[in-house]
Amino acid sequence: MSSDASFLTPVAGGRASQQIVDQIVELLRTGELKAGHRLPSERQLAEAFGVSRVTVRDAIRILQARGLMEVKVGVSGGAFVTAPTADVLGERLSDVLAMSDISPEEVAEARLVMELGILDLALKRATDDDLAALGDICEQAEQAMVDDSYDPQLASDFHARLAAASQNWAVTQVAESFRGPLRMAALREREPVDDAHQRTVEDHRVVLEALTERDRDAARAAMVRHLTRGTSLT
Amino acid sequence: MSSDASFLTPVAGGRASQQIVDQIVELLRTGELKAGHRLPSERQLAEAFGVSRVTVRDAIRILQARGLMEVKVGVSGGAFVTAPTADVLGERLSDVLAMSDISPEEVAEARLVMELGILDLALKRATDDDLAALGDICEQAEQAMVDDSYDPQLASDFHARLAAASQNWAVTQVAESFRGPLRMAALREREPVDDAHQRTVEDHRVVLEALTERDRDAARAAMVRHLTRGTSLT
DNA sequence: GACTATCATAATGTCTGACCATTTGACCAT
DNA sequence: ATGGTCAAATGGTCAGACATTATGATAGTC
Repeated sequence: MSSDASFLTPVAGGRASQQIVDQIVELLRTGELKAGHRLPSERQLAEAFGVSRVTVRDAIRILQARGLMEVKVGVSGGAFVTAPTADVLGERLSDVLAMSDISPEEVAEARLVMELGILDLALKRATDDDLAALGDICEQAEQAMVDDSYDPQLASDFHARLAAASQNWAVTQVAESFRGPLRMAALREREPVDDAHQRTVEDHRVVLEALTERDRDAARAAMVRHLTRGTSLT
Repeated sequence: MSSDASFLTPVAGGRASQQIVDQIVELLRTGELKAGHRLPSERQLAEAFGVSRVTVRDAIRILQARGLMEVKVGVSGGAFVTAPTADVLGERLSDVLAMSDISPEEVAEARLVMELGILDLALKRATDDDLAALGDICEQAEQAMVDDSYDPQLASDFHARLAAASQNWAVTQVAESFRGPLRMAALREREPVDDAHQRTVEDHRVVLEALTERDRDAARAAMVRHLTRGTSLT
């Protein structure tokens, strides 16, 4: 680090809290700690690691920020292992996008890239179950439209289910992580679209039909049309 | 906070440290705090917020984990604002992938999706400068091969420059964030490829040529061939 | 007996004040 | 000039205490 003393102590002493984080992450990676497990109390950990409670708390804070832990207070509380979800990815993505003067159009386009990729995979792999589930969602949405009880969540569900049809969880998680930042970006150009929901429902149905017939060009075209509504995406 | 402050913030927030995080993030979002700025010292912040130093430290720890702050010790040290980069995204992505039994194939495929999307955008938008820069990188790599001084970094550079040619920073950042997790996934199936570098260099050249001629099909085919080397990606 | 209110308990959350470690720059001696 | 020493500012850590919260047991009441 300083000169060339790489022969000894590559440095065993960064921050103590960071070392604790590394140790715990290692336990998570090897599977010795799994989601749902509960860590010992802060005081016990402090004694076990030979540090003070503050140091342990620092470490737990970091793990919490990484989405690897969840802390509950009260008796039978403590630090619980949680499997990191796409949510934290979305939050970090939001940070990067929000602090970087990236335009909403760029974000929308990035999402379009992912959705088209998902569509390609889904065209190859969607099972009958996938198609049936997507059909259910479309039907629910259509029914809700006539009931005037439409919930935008249904639109999210459609895309989430479509991502699942790609049979690739990595892709699904990444796509999922776009939802938060996009919602936020959408809030900034609040277009008072009247029948946006109606068109969304129709678009989804068109995409699904093209997907069912394995018509790649039609499906892609429909998805592009669908996702370029409302934003000035050329 | 404790004595008379029941008229304000009835029970407003959960943790005090989280409220501080929120306040600072708000300053970052509005641009009142920008990269490079330095926060007051922990002691000053503690006094300003009316909390203890430990609480301030908790907050800074969280901001640090989110990639929004960088902490240096010593006089003229402190918490410095940093623009979050794709690096933290990649780290969180690594977490999600590592703790979730996602196969390397899935990650590779997810990356393929991004790269193909980038390619599509680059086909539409790559400028002469972009093509020239990519040409430079290819040439450097080719030269390095005969010198036997090839640096794998050149491969990363190629893809990074290609992403930049998409003229979309959001896409670029996301693609960038895949590099770390992928390198890690690649380590696990260490194939002792002899001429892998040689083929990489050749592949890049083919992609670039197809891109230059705006030959979408050829470019995509070359990219698929290039990225499906070594992994059992059907 | 069933339901409600209260209290004990155990855990995290926070505070206080101190000391340690590291870095920077100024000051001083050679 | 060069090098060493030292003081100041800052984050890192420590120790002990009190505050807050949620759970469960217990006592009291209908």
